[in-house]
Amino acid sequence: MTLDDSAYHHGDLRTALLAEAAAMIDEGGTSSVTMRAIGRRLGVSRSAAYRHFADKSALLVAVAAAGFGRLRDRLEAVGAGSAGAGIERLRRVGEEYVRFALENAGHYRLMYGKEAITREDRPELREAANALFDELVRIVRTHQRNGTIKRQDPHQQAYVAWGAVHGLASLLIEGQILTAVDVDALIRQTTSTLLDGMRAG
Amino acid sequence: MTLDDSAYHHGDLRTALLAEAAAMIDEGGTSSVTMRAIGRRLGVSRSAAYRHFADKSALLVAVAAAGFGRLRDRLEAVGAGSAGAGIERLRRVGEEYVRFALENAGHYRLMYGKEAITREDRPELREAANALFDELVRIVRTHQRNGTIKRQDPHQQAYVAWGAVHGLASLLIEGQILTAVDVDALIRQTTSTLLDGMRAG
DNA sequence: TCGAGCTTGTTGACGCTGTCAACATAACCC
DNA sequence: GGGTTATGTTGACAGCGTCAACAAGCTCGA
Repeated sequence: MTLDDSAYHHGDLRTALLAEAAAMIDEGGTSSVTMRAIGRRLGVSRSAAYRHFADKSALLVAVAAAGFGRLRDRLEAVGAGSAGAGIERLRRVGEEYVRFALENAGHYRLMYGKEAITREDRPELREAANALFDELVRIVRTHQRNGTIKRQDPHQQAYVAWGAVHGLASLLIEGQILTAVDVDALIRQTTSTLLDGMRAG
Repeated sequence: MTLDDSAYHHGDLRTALLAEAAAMIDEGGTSSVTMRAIGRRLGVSRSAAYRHFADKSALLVAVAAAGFGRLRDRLEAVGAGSAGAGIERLRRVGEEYVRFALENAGHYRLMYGKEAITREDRPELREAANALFDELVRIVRTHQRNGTIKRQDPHQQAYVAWGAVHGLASLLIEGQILTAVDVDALIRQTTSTLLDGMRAG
């Protein structure tokens, strides 16, 4: 048999490592991911991963970058398309952002936390985050054009909006918001306040 | 000599541990704090800290809780006082929040990151965070009364505002915002958008 | 005064971690 | 088919958090 997509010693260990690491992050947080545990779960030795990633940080960076990609895709699905743009669509983008974070809490934490990841510049992660931001800017521009929001520097406006939804998501994930609070209502009020502010003169 | 404030074997090792851990966090981030390194720097053995803190997480929790306390004090200093309340004062509270985060990046990360801290409930940390939130609610209430912002559920309004400044601070600290961006202008636009949204009907 | 008892700090040890060098094996290509 | 490269394994090392056993310092009652 000639090297199909599940060939070689293990059969695309690189992909398996990424998937397993992602699964472990969602199960027990980033701190539960160890090179040895991931090897155990995949039935390979503790250092097999080093043939595919320079170190543990590189593996986590790849997982985080994939997370940025998935988030970008989801926001694009909601926010793209020229027709039907308007305040409600913009709101749905914000809500989708927060929802993604809540559904993928461990992942989201990893994406934004420099703690588990070496501080050296990891271009792969930087690019994935930039691609997400570019999408936000694109959405902002679209809604500036059709008069939904004020015309300001689109980058600044995108940063403000990003900060608002990221902050809410972060507070929710880290358990800073009392459990008695109605989360859906809070998300809604956040997007309302933000959008009101982006429309007002 | 009878036990003055620098007596006993080492002389208030507990306080020294807190100070040293805080210093190390600001120098090299939370990951640079190890029980052994902290002992080395203080000239005590690696496990001396265990007489004062149940484990490493408890030590970090104490440092984080102190951080919440300092942040609360700074916001109170800016936002309190019955006289002179108004939109500009409210804006200054928001700016002070972000400034604190930027000046104490390592600390701030620790305060909000569950990663370095065990997931069990640490009441000390919970209470310190609650005290900060209570202060935010108090400030919101004050400015509702004098008509600066809309009258809504003060808790929800405080959460929205908290999320906005926390999100911006977090993006800045984690390096998600391009270095070319004018940070002061971005902070200003965030508070402007937020406050416009909190006034609009 | 002095010694019992509590508080504080030290040392040895354990199992865990990330990582590297040396080795082994499988697949590919000429 | 043999050499080369890609991939996986094993042994080893230093560093980590933490605990049990031990040592020393301080306080306070008799």
